[in-house]
Amino acid sequence: MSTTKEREEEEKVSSENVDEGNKCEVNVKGKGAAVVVMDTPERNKNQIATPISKFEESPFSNFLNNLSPIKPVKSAHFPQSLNTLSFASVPSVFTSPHVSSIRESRFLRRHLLSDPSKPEFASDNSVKVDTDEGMLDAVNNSNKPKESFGSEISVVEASHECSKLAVELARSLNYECSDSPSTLPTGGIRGKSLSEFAGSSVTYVPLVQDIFGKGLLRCEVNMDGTNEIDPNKEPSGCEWENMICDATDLLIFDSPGDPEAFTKATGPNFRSFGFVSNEMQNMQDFSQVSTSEGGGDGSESEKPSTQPGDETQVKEYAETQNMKPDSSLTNDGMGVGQSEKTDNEMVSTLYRGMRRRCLVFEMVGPRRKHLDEGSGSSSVQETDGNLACNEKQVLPPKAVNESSRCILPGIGLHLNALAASSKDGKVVKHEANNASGKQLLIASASAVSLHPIVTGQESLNKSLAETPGEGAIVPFENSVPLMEDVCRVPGYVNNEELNQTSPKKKRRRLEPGEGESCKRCNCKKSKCLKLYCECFAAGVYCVEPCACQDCFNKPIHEDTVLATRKQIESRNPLAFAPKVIRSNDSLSETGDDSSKTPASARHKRGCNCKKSGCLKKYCECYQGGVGCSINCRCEGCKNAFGRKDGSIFIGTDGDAEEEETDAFEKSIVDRTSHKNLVQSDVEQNPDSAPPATPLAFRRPPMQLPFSLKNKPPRSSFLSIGSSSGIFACQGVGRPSFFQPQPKFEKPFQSIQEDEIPEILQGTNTSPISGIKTSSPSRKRVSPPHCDFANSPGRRSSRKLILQSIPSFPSLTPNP
DNA sequence: GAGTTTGAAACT
DNA sequence: CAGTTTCAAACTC
Repeated sequence: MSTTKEREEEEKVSSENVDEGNKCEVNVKGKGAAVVVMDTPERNKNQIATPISKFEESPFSNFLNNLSPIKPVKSAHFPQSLNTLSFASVPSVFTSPHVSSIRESRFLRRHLLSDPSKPEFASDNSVKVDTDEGMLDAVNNSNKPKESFGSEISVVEASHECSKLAVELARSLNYECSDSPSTLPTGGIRGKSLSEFAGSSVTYVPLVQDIFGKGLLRCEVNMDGTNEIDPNKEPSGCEWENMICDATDLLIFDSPGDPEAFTKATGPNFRSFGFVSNEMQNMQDFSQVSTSEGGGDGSESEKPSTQPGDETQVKEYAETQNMKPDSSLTNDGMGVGQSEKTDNEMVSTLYRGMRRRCLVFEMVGPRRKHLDEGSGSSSVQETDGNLACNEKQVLPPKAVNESSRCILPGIGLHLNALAASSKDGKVVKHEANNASGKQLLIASASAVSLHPIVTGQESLNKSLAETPGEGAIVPFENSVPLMEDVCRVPGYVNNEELNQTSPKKKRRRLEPGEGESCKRCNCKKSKCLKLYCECFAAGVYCVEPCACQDCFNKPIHEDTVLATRKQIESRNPLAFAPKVIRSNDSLSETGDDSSKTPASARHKRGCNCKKSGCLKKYCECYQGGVGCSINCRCEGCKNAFGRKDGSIFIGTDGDAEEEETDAFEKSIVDRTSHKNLVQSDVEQNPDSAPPATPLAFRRPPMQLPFSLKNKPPRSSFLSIGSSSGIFACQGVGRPSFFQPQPKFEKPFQSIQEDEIPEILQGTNTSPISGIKTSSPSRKRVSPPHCDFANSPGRRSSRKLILQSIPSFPSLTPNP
C-alpha cells in the first residue's frame, strides 16, 4: 500500500485513538510506514474498543501495541506530574496565584491535555501532541521513528528533554535545590531520565514545551551538554531554570529572527547583572557541552559580535566579559559564534532568549541610570558603591548599577538574586562566581519554584535559606518584594552584607529612582515587624533607604523577624502572599478557563475603600494596577482598572471618568516626567513586554495610575520572575509605562499579563499570548499600536480598554 | 516638611 | 464577624 495512503489512514485512526485516549500520533505515524493497512477508522475504533484477534494481527494492532506501552508510561508520568504538582503546591503556604502565572497555568492545561485519556488531547493541535509524543518517545525510546514528523518531532523531543531537564531542575529547586546529581547529570537524560524527569517535574514541562513550540527547540543539545557538564546539580538546576526562563523569555519576545535584538539584549544583560553573567556562564557551559557533543557550539550568547546589530553593545558586552572573570567570559571566548549547527542554533536561541531578557534589563538599566544621574549623583554613588561596581567597571555606566537594581526586581526571584547582586556589585559578582550556584539557584528557584510551583513562601524560604547560607529566612512570599528589595531580602546574605557593609547603613533618602527599585519603609512604631511595614510585608529586610525607627526587620534580628512572620502567617496564611493575583494564576489554580478575564489580575482580598473611590493609591487594587472585584467591599468604586461591579469604567460617570482620567493622566505625567524611572520599573516588570522585540504597540499601563514618583513600585515585578522568568523577559519590552507594583506581586503576572493586553489582544492569542506575555505593555489599553501616552485620545483608548474588559471575576484567593 | 486623609492591619 | 484602634502610606498644603 502506498505509504502515504496508509499513513493517512493511520493518522485517522490514530486521531481516533487519540480521542479515545490513545495518543502518540507520532509513534503511530512513525510506525505508520511499517504498519500496514488500517481498516476504516471505525473498524479501528471497534478494534480498539474490543480487540479482535484479527485486529491484533493487523498492523493496526501492532500500532496499538506500540501505543500501549506508551500509555503506561504516560499514565505513570501523569500521575507523577500530578503528584508533583500537588507536592509543589502543598509546601507553599499559599499557592501563589501569581506565581504560577502563565507557566503554571499552561502547565496544568497542557498537562491535562497531554493526558491521553482525554479527548481534548486529540483535539489539541499537533504541536501539543507532538510534544507529548516527544515526551513519550523520549521516555520510551528516543529512537522511535520520528521520521514522519521530521524535524518537528525531533524538535519536540528536544523540547521535551529540555523541559524535562527544566523540570528536574525545578524539582531539584523545589527540593531546595538539593544537589541531586540526577538533575543535570544524567547525560542520558533523554532516555530514562526523561521519564523520571517528566514524572517529577511535569509541571514545568508545559512551559518548556510552549517555549519550544514557539521555536525554541534546541534545548537538547544544551541540555545534554549541561548534563554532562554540570556535575553540580544545583547549579545546573539553576541553570536550567534560567534556561527555562530564558526560553520563556524567548518565547515571549522571541524573535529568533532578530539577532540584533538578541545581541542587544545579551550584551546588556551581561553587563548589567552579574547574575546575568552567571546565567550566561551556565549557558555557555551548556553551549560548551553541546559543543563537545555536537561540535562546537556557538556561543553566540557570548558574543554577539556575531550579530552585526549592536556593535556598541557588543563592545560593552565584550568589556563586561573582560571585566568579569567569570566563566561566562571564558565561555564567551569559547563560543564564538558558530552556532550554525542546529544545536548551536538552539543554544544560540536560548542565549538569545537570555539576551533578550538581558536587554530588557539593560535597557532599563541605562535609562534608569540616566535618571539617577539626573537626579543626583548620590543615587549613583550609592549604586556605584554598592552595585555598580561590581562588575562595575565592566558595566558601562549605563547599564549596570541601577538598572540592575531596579530592574532585577522585575524578574522576580531571579531578580532577587540579581537584585542582590546588582545591589552590590560585589556581592553579586561574588556570589555569582563563588556561589553562582547559589545565586542561580536562588534566582532560579525563585523564579521557577516559587512562582510556578510552590509559590509558597515556604518553598522560597527553604530554597533561600538553603541557598544562601546565611540564612536566611527569607520570606519571600511575594515575588515582588523579593524583586524589589532583592538586596534586602531577608535571608539573603548578600543583602545583609550589603547593608552592613554599606557605611551608610542608614537610609539615605531614596532618590526617585531608587525608591522605585527598592522598597523603603518609614515605620516608627511597628518596628517593621508588622504588615504595616512594606518591607516586612514584602518579605525583605529593611535597608538603608528605609527611614524606619527601631527597626527589627534586619538580619540581625532574623529570629525575631521569622517568629513574627510565622505568627502573622499563622493568623493569616496569606498575609505575605501577593496581594494581587493574576487571573491566569487563579485560572491555573482554579482551573477555570472561563475565569480568565481580560483583567488578568485581581486583588486577593479586595479593597475596602470608601472615600478614595478606588482611584488613589490608598486603594490596594488601584495601587496594584488591577480592577476591583467582587471581593472588594469598596464604596463608589471608580477603579480605572476595573470596577467592582464588573463594569468597565467607561465614561459614563462624568465625574468618575474624569477623575480616573485625571488620575491616569496624572500618573502618566508623572511617568513621563519620570520616564527613566518608569523604565526602570518596566524593567522590573518583566511582564509582558518583550524586551527585545519592540512591539509596535504597547499596552497602556495597567498601573498607569500610579505615579512612579510616588512610589516606585517595587521592583519586584519580576518575578516573577518568575516567575517569572518569563515575565522578566517580557518586562523588558514593556514600555516605561509599566508601573511597578509596589505591593503586589503581580510583578509578573499581573503586570505582565496585563489585563489590557489580553483584552487588547483580545482573544487573539498570539502565539506568545499563550505565554501570557503578551501584551507588551501593560499600560493602558490603548489599542495596539497606539501610543497611549501621547495620544490625545487616551481616554478613548482607555475607554476601549475598559469596555473590553469583562467584569472581573472574583479573585480567588488562593486557598 | 508638616499635617491631613485614607484604608489596611491589628486588636478587641 | 463586626467594631475600634493603630499604623504608615498617600496625599495635600
